[in-house]
Amino acid sequence: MPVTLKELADRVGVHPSTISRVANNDPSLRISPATRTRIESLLRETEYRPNGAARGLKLRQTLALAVVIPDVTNPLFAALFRGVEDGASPRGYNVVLCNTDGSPERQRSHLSSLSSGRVDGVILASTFLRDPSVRWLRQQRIPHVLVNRFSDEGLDPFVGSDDVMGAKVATQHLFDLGHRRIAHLAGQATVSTGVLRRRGYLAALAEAGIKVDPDLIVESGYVEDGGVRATERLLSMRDRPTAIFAVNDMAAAGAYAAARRLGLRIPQDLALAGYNNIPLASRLIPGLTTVDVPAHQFGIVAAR
Amino acid sequence: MPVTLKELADRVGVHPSTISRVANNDPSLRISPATRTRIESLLRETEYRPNGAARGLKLRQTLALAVVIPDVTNPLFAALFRGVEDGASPRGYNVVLCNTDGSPERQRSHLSSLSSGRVDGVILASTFLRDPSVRWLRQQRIPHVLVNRFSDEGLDPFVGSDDVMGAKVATQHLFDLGHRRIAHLAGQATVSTGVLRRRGYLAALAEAGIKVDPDLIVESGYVEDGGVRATERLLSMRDRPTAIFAVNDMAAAGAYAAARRLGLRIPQDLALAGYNNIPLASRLIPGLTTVDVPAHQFGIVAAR
DNA sequence: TTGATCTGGACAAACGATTGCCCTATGTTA
DNA sequence: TAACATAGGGCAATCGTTTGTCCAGATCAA
Repeated sequence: MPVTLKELADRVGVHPSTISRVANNDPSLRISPATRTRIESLLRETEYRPNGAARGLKLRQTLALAVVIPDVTNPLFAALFRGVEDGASPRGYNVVLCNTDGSPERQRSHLSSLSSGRVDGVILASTFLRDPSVRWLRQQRIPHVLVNRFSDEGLDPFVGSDDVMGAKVATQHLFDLGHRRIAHLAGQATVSTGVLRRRGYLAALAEAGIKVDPDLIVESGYVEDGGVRATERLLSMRDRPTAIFAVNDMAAAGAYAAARRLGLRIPQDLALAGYNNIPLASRLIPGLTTVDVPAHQFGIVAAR
Repeated sequence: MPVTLKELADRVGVHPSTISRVANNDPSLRISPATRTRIESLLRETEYRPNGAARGLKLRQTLALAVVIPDVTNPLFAALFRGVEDGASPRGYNVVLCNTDGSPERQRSHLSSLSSGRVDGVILASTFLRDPSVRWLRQQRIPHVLVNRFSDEGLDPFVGSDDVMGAKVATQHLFDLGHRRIAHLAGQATVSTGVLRRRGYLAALAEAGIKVDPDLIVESGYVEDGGVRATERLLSMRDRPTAIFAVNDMAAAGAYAAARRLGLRIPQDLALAGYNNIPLASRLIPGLTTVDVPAHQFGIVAAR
């Protein structure tokens, strides 16, 4: 059990408040050098740390942040978390991590368990376009930042990048490589990145004068399995695409695995473009083009 | 700002303690059904949540756990974290995540910021064989569980698997494929998994009657970059190995990237075996053999 | 009518740290 | 020597919950 102010005070023979002022370097404290030294050495010797709960109760701040994401298993979010931690740790903050698996209920339940002053703020990267949770955060006046994905009203602080532009550039790149039948593994229509990247894909096709084939747009979601299934569907078409732009690298990895199982060579037989530039994927998938998202920076920025 | 017991009490016209007892379903409370109903509906209406700091102060428990790992960016640890969260969340616990990047100082600093009752327990997966931090946890009487890696004295609760056996099986597998020059990308000698997996590798060689070539054992550490560099060294040898057993899948991924850059085909020209069975790696590296580590289960178990 | 018992809650003391205000003893100045 | 200042800390309220104890009024039995 950790040592308390009172115990230290008894040992030095002063009042607890005096110890507290010394520990916090209160400039309004006038104290004899002798006493100060005694207290300071005792503080060091006992490795005194103020009790977090008591401190939080009095000061109304917990020195904790929460990061809410779909899944740390996705390296994009892992990198994002690292960014937040790197921004928060030096300031003495701890970071609580919550995974929602894309489920609004899990998101809701995590947030409600975080309310009641368990954290000083929330960094949310799992939002949907229309998201009651975000409204709730606003109502509860819980400081929050949206990252990567944003939510409808656009009233909340947001850090992210230009998804339309990124998707457009990636698709154009495939076009420049000579591809004309370019498919899209799409994200859900309920998520901003899904909508915007699809929009970028369509914009690139339009600019290139390619007519959109609706069959070439298949919803894969953001996970490997979805990428595998969507790609299997695409590759079983009579007139299969020669290139695929995936909404993110996880889906692209799924596409890679599915294509290889069919004996296709990447990128000769099927070119792939992804999104996020996650390390493993870009190292392991030959010729994968990917749009870099500085998730780590997002995290640092979001933590302020 | 959240609602407090006192405010609710004023609105119902009872004492705060009564509200508290109703909220906590205190069986020792005798109360008229009418009052109880009024309080309950008010609790629901206001979405009352007891203040975490105050509750923690009084009850001496924070409903928070910490997970300390080298790096979430490594999918093994991401999976481990998910396991912990899945075990802890249903019990109302939040989970703080700390990355150490393999640095004892960062580990130390994280732990000390966690002391002072910020968490009820620590799950530690970044230990070294001789680790002062572990002793410190013991002295501070902070409940803790070691995961995946253990620490010297063996006095601490530990959940993990048989690293010697796993490494031996993986190496034997390469042998059974016909390989005789099998290299090892080794972990640090300061980490239990590094030592044990190397031991398993040596045991397999001994059993197969292969003389150990010290040059074939190169320390790569547990990250991609290390795997790349170590493999480059191995492949530049006059008598290069035909197979590599890597201490984990990240190093194996590095080996894969390095080998491909040199134009080698995997697994024809160079066979790879890894450890941990992380999803992206096993999907993306053709023919990668890997030892499955049920990190998710570890996490659930560690959270009790 | 007098205890005794029961109902339905009220009271207040923690938990540990923070902080505005107050107090006492010793100089200092006029 | 009286008035004042300064040095060096002490006091106590407060943050929001929890819980062991206490209490006033109503009911009941004798």
